[in-house]
Amino acid sequence: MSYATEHIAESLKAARERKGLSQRALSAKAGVPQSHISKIESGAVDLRLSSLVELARVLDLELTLVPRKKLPAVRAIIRGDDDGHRDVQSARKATNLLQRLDDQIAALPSETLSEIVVQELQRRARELMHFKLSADDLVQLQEASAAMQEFLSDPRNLEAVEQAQSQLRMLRNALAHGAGVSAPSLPRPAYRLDGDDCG
Amino acid sequence: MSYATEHIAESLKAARERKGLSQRALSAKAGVPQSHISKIESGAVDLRLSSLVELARVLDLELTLVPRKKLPAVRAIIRGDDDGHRDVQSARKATNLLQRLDDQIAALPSETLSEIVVQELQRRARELMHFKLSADDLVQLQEASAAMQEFLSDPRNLEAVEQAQSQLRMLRNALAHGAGVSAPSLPRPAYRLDGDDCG
DNA sequence: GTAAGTGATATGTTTATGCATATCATAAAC
DNA sequence: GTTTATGATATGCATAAACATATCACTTAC
Repeated sequence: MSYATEHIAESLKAARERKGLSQRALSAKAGVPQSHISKIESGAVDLRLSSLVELARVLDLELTLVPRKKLPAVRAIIRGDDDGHRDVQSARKATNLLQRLDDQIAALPSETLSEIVVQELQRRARELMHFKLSADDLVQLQEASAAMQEFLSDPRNLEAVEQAQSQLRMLRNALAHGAGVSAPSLPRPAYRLDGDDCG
Repeated sequence: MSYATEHIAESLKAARERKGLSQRALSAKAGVPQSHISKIESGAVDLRLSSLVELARVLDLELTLVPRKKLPAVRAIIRGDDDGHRDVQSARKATNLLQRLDDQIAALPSETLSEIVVQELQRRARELMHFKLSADDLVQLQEASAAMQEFLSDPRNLEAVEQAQSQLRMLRNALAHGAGVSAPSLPRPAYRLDGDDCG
């Protein structure tokens, strides 16, 4: 069984336990036999899509096909670090920093820099807005912003732009490949499943 | 076959065609027989997880279990309205507006409003940061912000807060259930699949 | 014509599924 | 301690359905 499939199986089991359901209880709700749930969770079977969807539905999960490119952003959302009420301080700082960075990029002189470079910078800065940034990540951002400011005050200093550019790229890749750049910072369950509010 | 499963099947077919692959070409890459792909796309079979994952992998898609609560935000990301280079103007405005709204909420007098209400407002405002907002949506936001300001200048005016509150809620629900609040504004494919840049 | 490309259709084999039952743990009763 | 009861997860087995191999029908180009 491949990695991806057993990962799904594990997620199902984790979600079931998080909801405090026994295999039998889940079985009753989803219409899938308990015996089958057992085999699924132990990775003994390559379950069919309908079974998966049914189980997911009962567990308040939705099966979604996510473009690989968007995966980091989606993971950040799922991780659920954006509900406020936790580390609001640094979240605010991150928003401000990224906004400032975006402004700086917009103010870049078009004579000295190619359109491509500017667009890439802009894209990266905006991409980062989707992530929950740790305190360590904020330092990176501050440095990038400082480098950018340096270039703005002296447009001959192309090295500064390159520095900012590489800083943003590194930050993105670190976040994309899991956790923060220096601090692991994952002291919480993967999902939080509580009531919806669509009404 | 349930709605969810055929939706997946449709997504696979769409992704394949978007990549310009024939069933046979996809078959070669994924190791899944062409005949099987045909049946899958026509909804004739309830395919197994391993097949689905293999096909998705080749198509640069990742199968993900998304908590129902996070679905709107994830959909907004997937829809891909956040790559800059398009309607940058209003994106900037939205960011500013939401930031201002967040500030206003933070400044709310704790004597007159319950902690619950404040938290709810905060949560909604931040949630909206995940969406791409149309020009029409921006008007809604401006009104909400204006109402909030009214209350701040006269804390007896509880009605204003309620107005802002309902405005945010409506906006969220409209976005969550697809498209903008007044303008349909979906003149683009569901996904855009081009090269990744992790290196 | 045929040759190369597309997606759909048969046939046999493998395997998930569903039912019944077995095992395992924990606790209560004797 | 042994037994009995209860709630959990695991295991055999029959069968229906996914999957693999080969073939078919249809279009387009040469």
